[in-house]
Amino acid sequence: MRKSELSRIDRRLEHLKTVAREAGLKLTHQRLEIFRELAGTDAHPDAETLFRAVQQRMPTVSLDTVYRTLWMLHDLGLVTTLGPQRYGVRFDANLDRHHHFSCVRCGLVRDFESEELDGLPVPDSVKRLGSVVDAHVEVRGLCATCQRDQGTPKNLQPSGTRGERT
Amino acid sequence: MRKSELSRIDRRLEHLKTVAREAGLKLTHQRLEIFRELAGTDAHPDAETLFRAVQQRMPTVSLDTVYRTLWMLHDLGLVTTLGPQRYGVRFDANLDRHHHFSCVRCGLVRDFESEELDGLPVPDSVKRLGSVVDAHVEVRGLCATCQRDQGTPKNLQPSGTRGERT
DNA sequence: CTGACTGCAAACCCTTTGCAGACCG
DNA sequence: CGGTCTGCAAAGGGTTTGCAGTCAG
Repeated sequence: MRKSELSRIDRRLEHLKTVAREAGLKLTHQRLEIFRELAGTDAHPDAETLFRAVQQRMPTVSLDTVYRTLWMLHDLGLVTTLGPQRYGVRFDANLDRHHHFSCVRCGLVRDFESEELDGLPVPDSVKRLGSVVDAHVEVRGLCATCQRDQGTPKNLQPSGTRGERT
Repeated sequence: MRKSELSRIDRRLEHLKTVAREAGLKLTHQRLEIFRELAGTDAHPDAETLFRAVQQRMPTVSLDTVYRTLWMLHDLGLVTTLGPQRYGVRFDANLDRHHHFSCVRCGLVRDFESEELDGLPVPDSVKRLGSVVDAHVEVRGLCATCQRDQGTPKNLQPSGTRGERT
């Protein structure tokens, strides 16, 4: 791991400590280790992968704690998820070039077209990772319905609220 | 549903028939209904949502058939999935602006940065859907490792191959 | 010290699979 | 008609939850 990586992790850890303190949450060893592990990779692990990594240094952690910590970090805004989260794979029969809007609160997804966004320039650094099949834009935001519902406290919504169906 | 929608669905159905015939697959009522339903929406339903919709017109379908049909369509290249598929939610502690490369075969995901791709112009049509939190590029492709492994027939890989961990 | 947090184990839910009967081509 | 496909039911695997003991603040 390079030096710049290290400082990046430290910076994120500081951020965690600040935010956690403000929210009155305890910084247990488990939480710190889980966050340190996640902050140190760009492989976007799932819960189980992260669990196995943390387990190396902390053989007593449990998978449940990893789940709980991840969603806690998510509620604090320190962590995001990839794709329209939760509730399995979602399918798309639209083979035309298009882009996606998805609501971070309820999981709604809608297509949109934009000539301006077609044919995005893919950097050479990416081409070194592999061959490119397609490139599209993912816009995340709050859909109109969820904007209206924002009376609900934004942290610690009932957990069922994470990722409804469309 | 508008007229243009209808013809779009018909066009996709024709495509399905052609491809299925070439592959020697049978076009059962269930498969046609499932595909028709999926081709007629841009809500990107998951399997269960699709199941409930098809069930209205065809009360005897089973959820298993929906799953099997979706993956079949996927193998035929008639359907794509959203996000780095399968195996639950994946997490990201990188709050800096960045973009994603993800391998359609093994599910590997890597971050990349690109000033050129930051600050993408979000069309007004999207702003009407809701408020925008962020916009980034998703590049899909084959990672270097999977490119090497392409000796394996690309259709009907062992189903475990759909979406490994990183 | 005390309430928040963890580990354990059981519950839950979504997804896949084996099998016998149904149906497309 | 034959092989594929479907529906059923059960298994499988990931995620969540209730509870009693533990630990950070």
